[in-house]
Parts: sequence; C-alpha cells; structure tokens
Amino acid sequence: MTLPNPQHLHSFLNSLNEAQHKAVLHEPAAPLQILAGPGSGKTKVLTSRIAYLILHHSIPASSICAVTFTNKAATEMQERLCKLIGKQRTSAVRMGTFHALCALFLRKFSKVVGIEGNFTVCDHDESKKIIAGLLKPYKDFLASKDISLKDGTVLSYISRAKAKGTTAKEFIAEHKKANNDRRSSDFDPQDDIQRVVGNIYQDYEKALRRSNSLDFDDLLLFGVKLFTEHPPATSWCRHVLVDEFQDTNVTQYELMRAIAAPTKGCVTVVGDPDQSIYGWRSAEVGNLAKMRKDFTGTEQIFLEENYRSTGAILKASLAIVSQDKSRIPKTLLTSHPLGTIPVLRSFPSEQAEANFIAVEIKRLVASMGGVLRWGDFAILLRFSALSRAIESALQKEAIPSAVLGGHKFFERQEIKDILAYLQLVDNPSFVPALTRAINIPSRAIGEKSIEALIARADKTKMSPLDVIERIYDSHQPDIKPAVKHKVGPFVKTVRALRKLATEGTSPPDLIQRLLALIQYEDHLKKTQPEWESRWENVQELITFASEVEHDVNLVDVDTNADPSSSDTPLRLFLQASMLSSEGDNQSEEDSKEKVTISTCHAAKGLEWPVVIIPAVEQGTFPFYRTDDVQEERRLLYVACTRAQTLLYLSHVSKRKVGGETKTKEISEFVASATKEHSGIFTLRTPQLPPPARAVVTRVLGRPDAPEAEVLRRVAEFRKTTRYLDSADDAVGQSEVLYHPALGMGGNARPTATFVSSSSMTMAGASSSNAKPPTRRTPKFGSLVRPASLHPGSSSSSGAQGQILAPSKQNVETPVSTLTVPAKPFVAVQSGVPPPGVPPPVTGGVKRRLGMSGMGRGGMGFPNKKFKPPIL
DNA sequence: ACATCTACTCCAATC
DNA sequence: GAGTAGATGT
Repeated sequence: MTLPNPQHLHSFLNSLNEAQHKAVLHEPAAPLQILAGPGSGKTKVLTSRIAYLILHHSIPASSICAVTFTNKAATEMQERLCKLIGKQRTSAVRMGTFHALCALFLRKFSKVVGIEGNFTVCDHDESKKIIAGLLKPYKDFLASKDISLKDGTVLSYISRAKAKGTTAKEFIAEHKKANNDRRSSDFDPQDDIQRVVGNIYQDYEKALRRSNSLDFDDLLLFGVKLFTEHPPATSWCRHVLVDEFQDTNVTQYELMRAIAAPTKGCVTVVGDPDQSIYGWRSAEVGNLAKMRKDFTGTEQIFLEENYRSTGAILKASLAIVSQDKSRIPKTLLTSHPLGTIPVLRSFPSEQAEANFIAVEIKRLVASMGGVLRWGDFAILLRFSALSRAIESALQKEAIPSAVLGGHKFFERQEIKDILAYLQLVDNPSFVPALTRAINIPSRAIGEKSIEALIARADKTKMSPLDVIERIYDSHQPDIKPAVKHKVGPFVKTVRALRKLATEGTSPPDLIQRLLALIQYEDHLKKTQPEWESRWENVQELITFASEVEHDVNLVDVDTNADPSSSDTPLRLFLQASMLSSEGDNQSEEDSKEKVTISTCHAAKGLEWPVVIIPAVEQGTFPFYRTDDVQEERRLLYVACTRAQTLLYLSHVSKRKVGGETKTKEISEFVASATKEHSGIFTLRTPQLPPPARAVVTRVLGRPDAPEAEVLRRVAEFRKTTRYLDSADDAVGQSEVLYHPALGMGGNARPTATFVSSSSMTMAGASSSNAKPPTRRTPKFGSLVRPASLHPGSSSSSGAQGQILAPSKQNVETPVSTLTVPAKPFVAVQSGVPPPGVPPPVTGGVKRRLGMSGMGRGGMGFPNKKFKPPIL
C-alpha cells in the first residue's frame, strides 16, 4: 500500500479546479458552506478536504466526523477517501449516516439518556403496526365524524413533528393554542384529527419506550439529547462535515450543531438548494440561512463547474430551474462541448410515447456503434406507476430493463420474520417482534390472544414475552383462548436461540439454527407461491450477517466510552439490518446490461449517458397534489442534470390515470422555459454522424466505434425495426409534435410512428427473449467523466421545422427539425429526405452557461440546412 | 382463525 | 390495473 505523502497531497490538490481548491484549503476554523451544483465534484472536494485536514492540519482522523444521508453516499465517501489517505486512517474517521452515528453513541452512552443499550430500532412497518393498534379506540369516534384517518397518515404527522423536534406534549399544546385562537364555532375536521394524532403521538412514545425501542426519528432526537447534555460524547470532535446539507431537517441540523459544539465552528457543509427535493420529507433548505446566522463568519464557496454533462443539457436544465424567480441565482459552467440539443417530443398516447422510447433506445445503440449499451440509458419518472407502458414497450422490443428501488431487501416479509426472532432474543421487550414471531409459522394465536397477553404484561409490569414464558412454565394462569400449548414451540425456539446467543454463536449460525427450529423453508413452501426467491433472500441475509461480522472487527473504533459496552455481534447485525436500506445486490456487470427505470427522486446523485424523461405533463410534473410547485421544478432539474450526453423529454396528449383517460397538457416548467429561452429543445432526434458521436465519446471518455461497426449495427437495426407512415398505419397511431407557439403540445398532425417488426411479430407470441424487468436494485458504479471541449453554436432564423418521413420501403426513424427560435414552426409530414446534422462542433473554450448568455435568438440551435443524417 | 370476496384508493421513499 | 383494508363466510 502506498502511504500518503506530501507528494501525494500535492498531486491531488493539483487536480482540483480553482473553486474546489479554495474549498479544500479553506481555513478549518471558519465555518464553510460549499454550494455545489450537479456534477461539480462535491464528493471529491469533501474527501479532499478531509484528507487535507488530516495530512496538512494534522487533525487526527478519529476526531473528524463526516455525515451523510445514505449508506451509499457514506460508502462512496469511504472508498474515495481510502484512495487519498489509506485504509487505516479512513476507518478512523467517524463517517456514516446521521442515524448510524447516533446509534453508535447511543449504544455506548444509553444510560445517559435513560434508555437501555440493547434498544431495538423500530422501522416504519413496525411503527405503523403500533399506531394501528393505538388508532383502534378512536375508530368509532372518527367514523361518527366521517373522518378517515389511516395509520400511515398518523405516523407521518408524528414523524413530521419529530423531525422538527416537537414533542408529544408540545404538539398537543400547540394544537390547543391554535384551537383557542380560532373561533370555536367552526368545526374543522382538522381539529379532531390533530387531537387524535396528539393523543396517539403520546401513546406511541410510551409504547416505544415500553418496547425498549427507538424509531428513526428517535435516533436523531436522543442523539441530540445525548450530544448536548453529555460533553464526553462529543469531546473527541474537532471538525464536522455534512453532505447533502439541503436535505437536513431541523433535528438533523440541531444534531450537527451539538456534535460540532466542541469544535467552535469547525464545520463544513456541502449542498445545493437547487437540488432540494425532499421538502415533503421535512427537509429544510432554510437550514443554509440558519447556519449562517448560528455560525458567525460562515463563508460560501460556489462550485459551478460541471464535469458531467454537455453544454446543451446544462442550458436546458438551467432554463427550467431558473424559472423559479425566488431562487438564488447560480449558474453552471462546463468544459464539455455543447453537444446535441435535448429532444422534446409529444405523442398521442402513453403507448406511442413508450414505443418511441423503446425504438429510440435501440436506434441510439445502433447508431453509436455499440459505444452505448443498455445500461447507459435511464428512464426517469415522476412516479413509479408511470412505468407500466414503458416496461411493456421495452419488453416488446426485447430491451432488458430493471427498476431502480422497488421493494427493499430488509422490508421483505421473509427477512422480517427472521429478524423478529433475533430481535426478540436481543431485546425481549420489543413487542412488534413478538407479535410477528409468535405466529411464524402459523400457530393459530390470534389477535385476541395477543391483546390479552399484552394487557396482562402491562398490568404486571413484565414484558409480554415474560408473560408467555411464565404461562408456558405454569407460573401463571393461562388466558382464555388457551394459549399455553400453542406457544410451546415458540418458547422453546426463543429459549434455544437465547442460549446460543449468550454462548457467543455468530449471527449467521443463529439464523441457520432458527431456520431449522421453525422449519422455515417448509413454512415458505406452504404459504408462499414464490417461496424459492424468498428462500434465496433468506440465504442472502445469512451472507449479509457474515459480512457485518467481518466489518465490525475492522471498523470498531474507540469512543473513550465504557469498554465493556454491550455491543454483541447479534446486536450489531440487527442494527446494521435496520439502518441499511440496501437493495438486492445485483452485480455491476448485470446492471450494465439493463436500461434503468427509476423515479426522479431515486435518481439523485446518479448519472447516465442518456436520460429520458417521459410524462412531462401538467398534473404529473408538477404533480397535481403537490404543495410546493418549485420543488417539483427542481425535481425536473435534478432529473435533467443526470444526463451526460443525450436528454429526452416527452409528453402525451392523453394518458390513462387510474383507469380514466385524461387529456394532458405539457408541463408548465417546459412551456415557460421554452418560451423564455427558445432553442433549448428540438423535435429532431439526434442523428449522430461522426462529429456528434465524437462528442458523446469524449464526454464519456470512451473510444469511438469503428465506422464499419456503426454501419453494421445500423443495417441490423433497419432490418429489425420498421417505420410506418401514418397514412398506411394500421395501428392508427400518429405522432403529435410539440408546438412552442401553442405552448401546449396539441398540434396533432399525422406523421409517423415506430413499429418494430419484432414487436409486430411477437405480439402475443412468447418468442421474445426479453426477460420481464426485474424489480431489483442494481448497484451503480461511478462513471468516468473526463473533460473535453468545444461548444457548438449556431443561431437560427425563422425557418421551418421539418419532419422527415423516410421512404416507405426503407427503415428510417422520423426526424423532425425545429429551427424556429421565437416564432412558431410548422411541423410537416412529408417524404422529404432527412435534414439534420448536429450543430457544428467547435472546441477549446470554456463556456458560461448562465441564462444571461441566452438571448432571444437562442443559441446552439441547428441552422436551417442539414446534411442527410447517418440513419 | 383463516379464506375469499368486494370496494376503494392510487406521489416521491432516506434511515 | 393492482394492492389491500375490511367485511363476510366457513
């Protein structure tokens, strides 16, 4: 291993741009906000700054605290830091999510805040179940007032209160006050709801404490309490760094302040207000301003140089986000070429849209000669339900795809079944685990019996598990629907596991024993149609358990705390399970072979060479029920800025929403952006002749494909994909073109539609070798983003947009060209040969992409005449 | 207590 | 067009 040395330090400092350099070298004691636009290298700056603090300022790694929101971000930071300062020092840095950090210290100092060290982390499902129980007594009352209040709704009210640091008492008091301030004569269903929620909040807290359990919000709240009230818990700290600061909620901000207290202002945060898309999850962008007030002398450094995307993509993205007039003006520079103008298209139906996407992906792969693979494409959606039409279109075209996100590994029932037993072994008070495990496998112990058990436990101040064990041992009378004999195998199982755990049996072995004891495989076979994959998941849990064990030995850090702290391997495994949101591990190789379908939210922080955003329509984007339109706009901005070289937006005129077909209009975000900055989008699908291909390969840092390969693939594509003119289009679909003059794309002109021969021949037949999309989470490696140059240019004069409809016997993609900046263009369908070569590519100059540079004329627009495209 | 049917809802999702 | 809470039946 190469040890970091001064030489090394200089070489990584040299690779930084000016702003990055300034941020890394910024005086440690002066509070710093790094406002980092998309693709501006914020992780690089963060890790470099940590390295610099350690290597140059000689701050011990173990007194640096780096906090992230996700495990993924934490892992990435760890990996990158490792390359700078080596494994040893990296592992000494206190790095992790807010929750993991709190959990770590709460285990050590549990008594200080009045909890037990073996507390269990309660996840949303379990919280919901607790709340469902507490909600029952109110059912009649709510029904009488005709109010429907679901457990999830109550939980989100409570969670929102906790995210702000509002206790149950305060919540109730606030509501009373608000109520008094109002004329009492109004009846407001909100009153009743607030009152019920207040009461449940109080009971919910009690239930958690009785279960010796903390929910996710509690981890932070108890963390704040610990760090503010108990100096030894923070005395180690000399610098705090927070990633994605715009996503912090009030409690997380307080947490940061508490941990940073002994540092006297040695705080570095990184964030981007433009990428704040989690307001609905209690994130407070206002924390940026708050920090500047609380930490006097906070300085701001802007990272505005983008290393990810082409100029044209950034221009369109900025045009969208800058429509928010209340936004802090910021810009983005790129050293990349202008590249291909983002495409904006309209379609008559979601099927037509989906069809276009599928065929266009195929066409791009072909015309890039294989430089782009399936894994280079992402389809980003406002919400996952929109994926239906797209998934089936991709399937028809035999394009493999994977949905990013989906159900999470640790939320699967087979995983929770196993964890419940182990949680019970570690923490006998944890009621949610008891109520689940007691009937796995089914032991015919019903709701009534469990209720009676819990009631008895409350009365006798014992844990429900104690009560069950005592009944089983005949130390206590049985309850009515005789439970004693039914509970036998359960008690025996728990006792056996408990014994094994105290003897130091490792978590993987514990799970193996448990599976045998309850014959879990048989249970799955009996109850689950998909028992095989569920059983695989159980095996994966065992693997995970063995990895945690491994990690722990490496990562264990000294915290100046009681060394006899009770972190057993089992406890560490359980905690890792609860605090990890990791999806299924899909191999990186695998994800390269699949088109990614994801929500825009889940795409944050990721990047793809080609990004396609369908359903950019009013009601969908912005979503009709949003309470912050600007946040929706930023979400679209985030989605657009994921694209490295090609970007597509599309909308339809009619879409089925919940069984009903609704007329749709183009999103106001795009309509207003195109009105103000014409030329940021084109109807013309990119033709990718050698110069355009060169831009793509340069931005991606990949070698270009040989021309022969391109020709071969294009010919292949033509063979398999047929293009039909709408005149003889049996399917009756036709494209609708976006019309900037109308603003809303309703200009339906019969033009062309894609129908691939494969989809025609395969419709109904099962000859497709496309597998149904997997609902599994692929892992994404970070992509390279080398710099290259040359902005394209051109302005357009009032020419007409044209559409190319290729000759019928030939395979062709329709090409439409939009060349009118401010004036309406006319989209014509014809048999005219395709115009269209991308804008000239010039090189070498760094280009400012602020909106200031984009006058009426609209730059970067293809000028009237084009050479025939490659395809 | 469990199986089956019906009616209703339907945004995003970190830890 | 699916997932599920709730009601009903066995």
